[in-house]
Amino acid sequence: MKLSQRGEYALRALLVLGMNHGSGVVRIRDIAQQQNIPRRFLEQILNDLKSAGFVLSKRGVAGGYRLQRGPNEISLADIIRHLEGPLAPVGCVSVNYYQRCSCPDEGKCAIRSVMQEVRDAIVGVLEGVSVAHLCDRVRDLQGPLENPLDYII
Amino acid sequence: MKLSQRGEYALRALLVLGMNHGSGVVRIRDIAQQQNIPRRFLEQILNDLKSAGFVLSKRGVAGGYRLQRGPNEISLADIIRHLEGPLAPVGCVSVNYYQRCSCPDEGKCAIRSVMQEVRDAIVGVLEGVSVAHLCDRVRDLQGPLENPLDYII
DNA sequence: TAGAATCTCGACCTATTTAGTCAAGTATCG
DNA sequence: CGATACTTGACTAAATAGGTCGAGATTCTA
Repeated sequence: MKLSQRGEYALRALLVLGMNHGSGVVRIRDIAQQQNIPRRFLEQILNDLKSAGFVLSKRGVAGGYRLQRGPNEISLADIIRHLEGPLAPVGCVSVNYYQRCSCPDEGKCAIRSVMQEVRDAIVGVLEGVSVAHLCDRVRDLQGPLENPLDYII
Repeated sequence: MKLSQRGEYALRALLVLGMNHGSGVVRIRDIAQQQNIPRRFLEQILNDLKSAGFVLSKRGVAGGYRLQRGPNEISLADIIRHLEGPLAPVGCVSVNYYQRCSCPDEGKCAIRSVMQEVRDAIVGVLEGVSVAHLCDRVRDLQGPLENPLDYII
């Protein structure tokens, strides 16, 4: 699992939305400025997150984005799977994006058995962390601040 | 960490060499045929593994490749790091290929702290498995065979 | 010692992915 | 109405992936 720039931006944006959950929508522009993400690129990313059902948008003057589900219902595994595809290092051990490989017998493939362990290790971490957990970590690391937009993400 | 085709070929080739360790060299052609790897591509890969110090070669009629060090001295982490670069999902948590990211304070970055855990999980598995371990797994999975080249890898 | 077998080295190629940019359109608020 | 924001789809440049190829250098063996 390698996190692309796009993926990192998406996580940061979702984390901002998580920190602001319950207080209306946040504008693309604000996220982009605060997180130093190219605005046009972020538009594209948020749009993608919207069609995937992670966020909702509101158009017009007081428009912006917010999380569609509660922050505790969105795991990093879900997000990254949507953005980057398989979490597994090879397709033949991926549960959600399985792809047969060329070896004659998967059950007897030693490399596969190791990659299986790697996959389980990765998934074990990422399934266990939700956006809400991330928000908790932010507050733990930085202490409670007045304005949610002031948090460094 | 995503394993490319090239990386998978390299692992398979090294595993073949591991299974044949102690009994001279193995020709590129044999590995390529047996593992169904494009020969020219495998040449390139083995050459790379040679300059990285994983294998030795012998030229001429009875030429071929063998492992440079003992199979128990080569960890998958070493191999994959050489082939694919960082094991970590993002540069800012990589020990061997560290790269600063754009966030203002790494110590307070929640995403980074999760990615750190992911990295540790991946490295934990891959540091613990050597080529010798892989060979053991092959034998465990397939039972002992006469000819090392008959093992399915 | 010629010739066949084998590795060696670097250049080359094509398709896909990554990281963006941009213009024109649509909805919403005051 | 008009300003503000999201929406949609097309477009682009650079890097990476997955190979291929030709010509050269070694080594064995007859």
